[in-house]
Amino acid sequence: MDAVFRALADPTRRQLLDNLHARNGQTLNALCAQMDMTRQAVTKHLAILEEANLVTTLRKGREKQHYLNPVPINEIAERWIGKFERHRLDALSDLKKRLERED
Amino acid sequence: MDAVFRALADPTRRQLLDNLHARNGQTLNALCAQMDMTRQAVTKHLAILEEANLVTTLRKGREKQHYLNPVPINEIAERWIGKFERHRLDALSDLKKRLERED
DNA sequence: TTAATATGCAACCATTTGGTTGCATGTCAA
DNA sequence: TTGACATGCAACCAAATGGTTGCATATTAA
Repeated sequence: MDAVFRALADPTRRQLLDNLHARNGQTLNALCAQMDMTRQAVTKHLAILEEANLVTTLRKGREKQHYLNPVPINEIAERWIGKFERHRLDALSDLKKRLERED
Repeated sequence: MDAVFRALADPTRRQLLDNLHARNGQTLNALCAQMDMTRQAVTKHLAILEEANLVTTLRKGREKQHYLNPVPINEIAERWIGKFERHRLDALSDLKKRLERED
């Protein structure tokens, strides 16, 4: 899970996920065309996304297709974020009460 | 939003959020007691969490209380993660179809 | 008032990160 | 088969990151 959070931390990598979300299965070169940096830099970002299991690749001849894997993101949403979300209103009202008590 | 993602990327900072989730309003020293690093390091992490608006502080005499603010996490869950989650099954079945077509 | 406590600020350091350039390899098409 | 195209690998570099130590400041309590 750590790898997923770290992968999501970089705006370039989030943009790559956005690009794949817009059109799945894009080749490395296709993704590079939309990024203002060298192909090698994009390759590194994609490797990090792949390591975090956020992107799956499929070698097709001399091309490499990239597919978005939304499962880890979903897991984060459910396992980690959900736990804060659940108590959201409680925490807010608690904070409000504390602040008012202290004026 | 970038600040929130970057803040969440570090495991120490996620642990700090967990600690605050377990007991809200903890002082800096209380949080330090649970972290295996110097107070100054913890201070830096808390500053990053505060900058991302994930933690709100309240000066109380010579102490500083820290409160969890779950709103930004909730926004991420709704605005960014939701968009992938929504198409989760679609994307998976699409990937499956492509893979099968290519055997 | 003075000592202990709680926090703030700044310089410094090692490692990681995000990017580059240069070259190698593998595959398609003429 | 040969040239063009798509990707892989490695060395290198600047900047950001995560941590440290040392000292300063502010508040509480004896």
